[in-house]
Amino acid sequence: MRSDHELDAPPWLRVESTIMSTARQIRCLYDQRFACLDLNLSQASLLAYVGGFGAKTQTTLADHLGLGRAATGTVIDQLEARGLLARTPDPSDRRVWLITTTAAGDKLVDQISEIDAVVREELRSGTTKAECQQLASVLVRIQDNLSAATTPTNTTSTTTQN
Amino acid sequence: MRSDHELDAPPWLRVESTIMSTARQIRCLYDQRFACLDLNLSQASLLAYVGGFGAKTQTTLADHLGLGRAATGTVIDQLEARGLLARTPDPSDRRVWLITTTAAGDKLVDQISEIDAVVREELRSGTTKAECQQLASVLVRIQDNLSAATTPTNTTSTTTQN
DNA sequence: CCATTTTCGTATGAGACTATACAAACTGGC
DNA sequence: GCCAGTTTGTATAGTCTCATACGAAAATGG
Repeated sequence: MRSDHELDAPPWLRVESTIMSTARQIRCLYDQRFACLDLNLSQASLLAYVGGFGAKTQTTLADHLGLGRAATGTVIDQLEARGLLARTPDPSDRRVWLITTTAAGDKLVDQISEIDAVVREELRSGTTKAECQQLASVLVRIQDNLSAATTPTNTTSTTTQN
Repeated sequence: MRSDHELDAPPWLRVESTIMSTARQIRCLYDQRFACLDLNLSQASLLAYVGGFGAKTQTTLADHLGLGRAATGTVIDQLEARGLLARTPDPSDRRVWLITTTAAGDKLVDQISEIDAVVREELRSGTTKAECQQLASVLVRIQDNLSAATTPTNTTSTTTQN
């Protein structure tokens, strides 16, 4: 099926294109599963992150989610408009909003966690825990190479490029 | 700094988000390296594919590149406008264009291959061949799970046929 | 205390891709 | 030949994200 063409694909982007098409499919699957909550993956991730880690500034959230500050702002806008998140002014820094979940948001966080657990379970069927860990470790090494190879386009934040 | 935050990230999308952020970085790096040819990754992939496999229809290309037909068409538009590809009418089907590389396109294909070889070399530094193969094999297994888990919203054409 | 620099959040424009709808063309049955 | 059904490429609108630029506020350094 779809996953075949990466293998019969040209030498060019073989393993790399496998990673990328896998990522696309993962995003697609999560979007599909979160659709019943009327959320996409970015929204769900952000909501879950805030639910789990509490009040954070938008810039902090952007860094941890691998999103730009602007994109993070619009995601928060959407979730705030639906009453799932709230912006509270930071008493110590008047530029900053502290993002927290509302009661309605907390309920969704639970559902997100459930869905995520199910999806992860499905994806790992047929792979051992050791394989998963090894996968992650090799990926991280590749990421290090990527960071070293990527000219620092600049993302002006401490966590370098995303 | 760098890509640590996927590991200290919440349980939610741990390995999965590592895959996705890796994919994002890969795309970013390739885009950067192909920028000197004034190509992005999609354009380079398509050009290289046509250069290696010769005349193909747009739908065939779309399937093999994991792009929609519409997006494929616009990429071809761009490359055609720069004289790197040519559209030739298919004598046996008047709806269809056969896509071929021009002389100028062939030159670029060589450069793309070189760049790709360099990038792949860089990414794999520090990883053994066995690790790469295992990485790919686990990813493919995950992709199979993904295909099974994704409700067949429809993913471009009859997926099974090559 | 004041000037400069940095950081935060937002607005805007752009790019890449998807989904959908469409006309033209092919296919097959009658 | 004629008519439904399918396929090809294109046009359109919409989504998601980034890069850039900006004002406001804070930090820094005299």
